[in-house]
Amino acid sequence: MDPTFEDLRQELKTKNIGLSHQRLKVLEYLAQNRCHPTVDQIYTELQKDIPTLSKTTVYNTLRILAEAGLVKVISIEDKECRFDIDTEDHGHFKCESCGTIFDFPVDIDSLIPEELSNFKINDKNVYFKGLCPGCLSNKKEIN
Amino acid sequence: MDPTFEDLRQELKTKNIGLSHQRLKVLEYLAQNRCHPTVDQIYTELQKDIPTLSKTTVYNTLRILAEAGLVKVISIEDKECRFDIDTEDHGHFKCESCGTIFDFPVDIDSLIPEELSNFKINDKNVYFKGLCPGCLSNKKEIN
DNA sequence: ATACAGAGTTGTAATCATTACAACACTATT
DNA sequence: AATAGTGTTGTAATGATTACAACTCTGTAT
Repeated sequence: MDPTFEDLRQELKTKNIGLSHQRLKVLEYLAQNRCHPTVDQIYTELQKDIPTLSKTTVYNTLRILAEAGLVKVISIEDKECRFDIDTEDHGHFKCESCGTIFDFPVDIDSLIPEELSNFKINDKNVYFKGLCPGCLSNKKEIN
Repeated sequence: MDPTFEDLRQELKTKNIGLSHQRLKVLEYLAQNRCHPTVDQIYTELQKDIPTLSKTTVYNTLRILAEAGLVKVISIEDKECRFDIDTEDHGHFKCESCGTIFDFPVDIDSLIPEELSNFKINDKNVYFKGLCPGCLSNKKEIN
């Protein structure tokens, strides 16, 4: 179900986005690290392969990929954005203790109320925050 | 249904939050301007009444109110936060053309999937983006 | 080959919301 | 009147993001 790296490569071509080395690497990283990384994580990791990589390039690439609909921007964090290569509708849960972001299934379309029938909806996000099971059990041990 | 300014004043007392002039003014502004204002909007408007007002005070007050659960932080914007005195569950739709944020009803609890039964959910947000009816009809006229 | 154009990359500087922090003001109590 | 505690203020720092101009790379036409 998840798109392979080759699928993504093809989709870049279809959308007339140049297949530069840097862009492919960003895409590859997102395809292989589905942990909703930040720009800084992507940059730091890819720098090991591409020592001359600029953070601006990472920003540029992510903007292009987001505009093309190949990645989804997650702004559940207050400060920095995160990026998700899974563009299917699903919810995100952020643990306020460990910071991990969990995916969960959501039938978002069933949510859309009558009131929005005259609106054009381009982007749908469901963000929850709280404590994940791991952090919950840690807390119990302490108390 | 919506809490009056007096209700809010009472709730501050209950939660042992000092009833300073500045805090009451921020609360009053939020109660009367349910347009999801930014910090800057609140600050600029209240400055007319309180010329010595500091933006830090607005930030401090909003943080205290948010921690007390009296206001909800909306981070649908990429850059600046917005604040909502309506803490009941509801969705937010942001028009990408005019920037207006619309409220809409959502039965968020019906969304919670089995997968999250072991999570403690403290905060639930549903954010949509797209075009509002007004901006849609404007576009049609142009084309 | 060489020159050229267009696309992509890089690094630095600016932007801007938010936070940190220290000094000041205000209130109530003794 | 002194003091303690709470709240406010202004300035400086922080940090993610963007703007921008110079540079590189690739392919094409001369």
